[in-house]
Amino acid sequence: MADYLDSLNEAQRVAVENLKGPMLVIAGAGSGKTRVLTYRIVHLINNGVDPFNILSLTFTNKAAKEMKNRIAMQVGRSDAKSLWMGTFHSVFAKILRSEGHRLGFPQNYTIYDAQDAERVIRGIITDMNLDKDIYKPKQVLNRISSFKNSLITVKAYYNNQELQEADAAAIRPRTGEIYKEYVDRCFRAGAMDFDDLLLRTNELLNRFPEVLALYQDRFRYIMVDEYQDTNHSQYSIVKALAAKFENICVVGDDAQSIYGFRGANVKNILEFQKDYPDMKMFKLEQNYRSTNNIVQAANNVIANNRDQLEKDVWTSNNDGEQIKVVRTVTDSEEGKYVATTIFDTAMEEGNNWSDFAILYRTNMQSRSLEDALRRRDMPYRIFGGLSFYQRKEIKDVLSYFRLAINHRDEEALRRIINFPARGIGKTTMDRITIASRENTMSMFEVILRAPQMNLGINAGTLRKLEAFILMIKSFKTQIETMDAFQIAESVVKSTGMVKELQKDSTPEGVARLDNVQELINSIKKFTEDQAEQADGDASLTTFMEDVALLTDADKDDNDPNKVSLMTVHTSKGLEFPHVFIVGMEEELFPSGMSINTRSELEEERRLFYVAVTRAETQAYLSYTQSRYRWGKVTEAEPSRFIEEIGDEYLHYTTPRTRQSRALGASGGLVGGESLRSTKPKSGIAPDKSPSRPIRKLKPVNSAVSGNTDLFSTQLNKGNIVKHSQFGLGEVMMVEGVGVNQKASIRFEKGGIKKMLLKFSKLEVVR
DNA sequence: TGCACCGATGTTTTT
DNA sequence: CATCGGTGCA
Repeated sequence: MADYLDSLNEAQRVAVENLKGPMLVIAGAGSGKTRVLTYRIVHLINNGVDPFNILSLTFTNKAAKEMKNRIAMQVGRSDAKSLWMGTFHSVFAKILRSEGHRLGFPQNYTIYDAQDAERVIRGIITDMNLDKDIYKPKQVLNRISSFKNSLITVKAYYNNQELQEADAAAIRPRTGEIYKEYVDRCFRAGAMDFDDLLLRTNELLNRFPEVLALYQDRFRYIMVDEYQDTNHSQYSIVKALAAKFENICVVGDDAQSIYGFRGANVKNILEFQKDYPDMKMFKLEQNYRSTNNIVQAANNVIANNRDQLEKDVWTSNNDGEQIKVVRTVTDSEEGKYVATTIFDTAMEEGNNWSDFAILYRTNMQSRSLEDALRRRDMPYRIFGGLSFYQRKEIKDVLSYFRLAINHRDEEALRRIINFPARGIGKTTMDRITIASRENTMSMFEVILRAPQMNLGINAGTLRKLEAFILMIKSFKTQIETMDAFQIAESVVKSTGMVKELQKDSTPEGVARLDNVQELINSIKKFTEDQAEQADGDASLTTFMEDVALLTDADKDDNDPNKVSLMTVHTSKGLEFPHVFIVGMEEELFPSGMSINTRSELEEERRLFYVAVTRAETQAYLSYTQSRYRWGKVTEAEPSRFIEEIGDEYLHYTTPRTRQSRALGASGGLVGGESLRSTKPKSGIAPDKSPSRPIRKLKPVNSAVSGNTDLFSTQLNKGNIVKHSQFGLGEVMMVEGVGVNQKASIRFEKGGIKKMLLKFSKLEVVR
């Protein structure tokens, strides 16, 4: 029956079987944490716990979805359905939908994203006549965010002399006023920002004991993943909810705490025992993910940190290869190196593109990598970055939806009231804004009553305003009767947005229109998906809620076979056979902003630890001597983290250069005379032939190669071939021509692989 | 009121 | 370099 228990190691099994009471699971990287979480829930259910009483907080919605599916396979779909699983933000956003009215928020409140929030702040600073160079909107917002994450309300702020003095010392004595006005404006707009979703939940649970009791009783078993990355606000919610039954299981790894900058507090995990003196601690220390070299290298790095729990991560996996370290001259060469290496490895070993990940510290670094991948026609996918939903045209469309759902949504209104242009300009908006402030009314309401209010708006403009109001109201009516897709189409057409975009025939303009089309398609897909589900809800409101709380890792792709590009932060929880960590330079990784204090530097180091431990079989580190930054070339030094790994786990190598460019500008590196020239491998490496010196020129695009004929038609369906690694295989299919010719081959070991014939080392047997 | 151009300004990391 | 906001002109 409980066969899943047999699939666990001792440490994992004990943790899974501990069903009651407070417990802390310290889970080293790659130690099967997700398995433990999943099976523990299964085990709870199998032991008679009603899934309805289980709350599981994960780091991404995708993780929740996957876990739910795995649980469903064990306990059945209907039981799995009543589990409550998701990120903190999405779970409590839902609760606030039904309970938020107690705090004065409409049921259809808007969730402001970072951009919206910043615009509100900017507006306040302007209205208060403050100097934007002193009160930088982003900084002010960060400050307010940190207040909220520490549960410091406006009132608490004014009761706290220290905070006020700190702001005064930073020449921003009016921070409190801005904070207050910001909270007021959000409230008037019926909007919450990300931090509010947690702060307001706290408020809800504190002020309304009956609500607290209700959810305490409902969530009798609580599990929190990535507990090391919870902030005080989240901690406080969990603590309140668990207070009655104390069946709380938190899982995490202090060595992987990487969100200190947004208020995460490692102390939550380090001091769990203080809150629950009779808690049980479980340690998962065996790593199943990575080679021994990778595990040891990571251990070496993290040993440089002072603040950490005692832990010994080990593995019984093979040593594997050393971590490859590569220096290039420029960032574009770094990109080229990475692309080339991925390409060659994929072709030689028959990997999927999705076996490769490229990790970087900052989003801007994706550029040179994208260029290099695109040039070789390699499929890739970027996680995060400027997300699709942040693009201007998409936000514009979404703003119409938002305003239709919640008329009070001020940021949405500001965005679209004059887009497409309908003759409502700055003067009018200023008048409306002032009236809204003076009468504590939403802007929408002011516009509604404008004819009676004597705002000095002329008759023509009044008519335009009225037309606008009518349009939004008609959308509202449609929302009640139509599904998301129908309204979306109707909105995009009747607002004239499509026409507006069609006017622009530049490539960017066309791309924008495509994006809108893609948005509509995704809404269509959403509608269809919901229709398939028995309890589906295809309303626009539901769609919008999903969109607002999407995490970077959430979006799925119809073609998953792509190289993954993402920041190290986004990579948390993921794993890949081959991982490239690029930009290993001082001031970049570790970030220049974080090298001044010990605690910040330690967070950078943990971040690097996370990066390295994503790799299953091979990790690569690369750095360049110069890099484009702000349109200027800057010199760079190798990251201190490389040294911290220790030479025994490293293999310094030089990029396989292709023929240097016509100008021969590639500095002194060609030929591989780097300062630390390639070191001999220490004897342990179990590798047969050290990295094959394949020097064949790779075609940059298919137009180049002159020896096309050499490679075509040598292989036919039905041929039996031999591969150095996979052994004998049968050719299933041949496609493409010339250098692009590929074959699908079913090998006796390794299954079916698709490989480019040009690069695969195949011997035709018959 | 609307549009076009110009200059300043900024890059950690994200729900 | 790329975006954004502000300014100045029609």
